[in-house]
Amino acid sequence: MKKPILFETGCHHCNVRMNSVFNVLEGDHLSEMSMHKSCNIYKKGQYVFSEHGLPTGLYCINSGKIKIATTGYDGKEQILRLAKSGDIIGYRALLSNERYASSAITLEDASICLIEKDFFFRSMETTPKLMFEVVKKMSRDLKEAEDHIVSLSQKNVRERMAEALLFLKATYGLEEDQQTILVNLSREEIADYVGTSTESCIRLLSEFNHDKIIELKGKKIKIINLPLLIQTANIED
Amino acid sequence: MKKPILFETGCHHCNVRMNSVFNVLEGDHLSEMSMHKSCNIYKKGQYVFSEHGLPTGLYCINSGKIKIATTGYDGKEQILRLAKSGDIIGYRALLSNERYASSAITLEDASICLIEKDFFFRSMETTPKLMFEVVKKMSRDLKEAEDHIVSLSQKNVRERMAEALLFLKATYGLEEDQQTILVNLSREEIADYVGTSTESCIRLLSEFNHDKIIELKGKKIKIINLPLLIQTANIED
DNA sequence: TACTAAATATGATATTTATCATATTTTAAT
DNA sequence: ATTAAAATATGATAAATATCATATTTAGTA
Repeated sequence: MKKPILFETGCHHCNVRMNSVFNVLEGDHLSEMSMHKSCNIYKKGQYVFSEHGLPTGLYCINSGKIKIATTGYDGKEQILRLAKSGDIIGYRALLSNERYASSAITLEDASICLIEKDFFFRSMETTPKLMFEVVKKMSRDLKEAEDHIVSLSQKNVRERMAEALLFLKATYGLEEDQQTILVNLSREEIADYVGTSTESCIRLLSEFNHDKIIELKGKKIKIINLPLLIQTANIED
Repeated sequence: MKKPILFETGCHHCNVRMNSVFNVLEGDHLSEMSMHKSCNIYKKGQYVFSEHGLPTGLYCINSGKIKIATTGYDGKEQILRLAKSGDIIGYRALLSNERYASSAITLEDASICLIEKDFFFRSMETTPKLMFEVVKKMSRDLKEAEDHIVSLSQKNVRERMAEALLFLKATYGLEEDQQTILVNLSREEIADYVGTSTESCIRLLSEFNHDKIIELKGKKIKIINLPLLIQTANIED
């Protein structure tokens, strides 16, 4: 059932580049970049980088889903962001010259490039467009974080849980055949994103199931009443 | 009792520049900048920019305290950030070429410069150092937002309230004579930052008062047992 | 396949927090 | 200075959520 992992050799031929901040790079610059990056394969559950570690470069996801999480109080994990193919990760610590404040852990087998720190900084300096791309990415992440703050402050757990399912669908999409949410997060991990207890998370999913909003097939979640889910999430506009 | 407002004319003589992202600019560039900025005086409670509006430039605070807030569900205000002298505000929407997602409202009389959009973008392109400064500022704000997410997800209201008082102290400092927290936020506004109801906010401050952690002098808050406040906030390291 | 550990599920209960009600104090305007 | 409005304070109660306990199911492994 495992998907084949593509080994990327040159940035010219990279099939995710145009979906990444590097879409603005051209010709020679790309050849040069190929010399300053390495590509690695990660097994499901592996750390790409760890909290408190020092960044050595910028990670760019070729394939695979990643969670960005930090250790909160009493060691409880907090999922801050989810990343996918084309996303750069670990850029915040790199840009502000700090240690990582969070860890990146693969949710499935993944292939991720590491672009050398020095080369990346030089590229940004010589190619303002690249820097603007990075800035735009950071802007989106900041906006998302602020939306999350409003949600955590003002919505109840039921609403946030519905919102989280919509977020997962928007981020990773649906499985082609089953139409289930295309990410293998445990109930605990969903709880760690929503900001609730594992039991409450399980209970609410069970309630959504009874209410015919979703259908639980094993650990897979299928959205069967999207309008009702949107209504449950209490989303406006 | 009002503080005198300084009218800044030239960026050369700006007394907050070295505390701002513009500390990296020099000579001619500064003279040019003086031609592309305007300085405005705002009364307490005035909007600097509003949610859904289009950015026309970058705001840089000369003096005065500002809250950055967004309208949440059922119109409830959410305070996302607090800004002070030297801080740039409204940069996120400007950089990502979007409408403002939040409003900036003065908490006291303020003096704020507006740097023309085009000039600012040109400056960032010609002076990568300036762009790096902006990136670093955004990094800090993103980090702060993520810390806030962890706090909202994992701490109870009592802990968050203690944390908020420490945050206010760290951000704006203490009144010289009274040693009270140097910002005039109403209980409702504190609640809008902490993510709780106004009543719970009032009740907790009252409890802290009884517990001799703080002292309430009218609407002023004096921290009288800092170690206990830190302990109440449940802060590590 | 059988077995063990982990994950999911659900009930009972305790705790936290919001909401409603109302009193008191402070602030601002006339 | 007086008055009205707003902000703060506090009690009572309801609602939301966490925690603890214990099944049941699922997944991984010998």
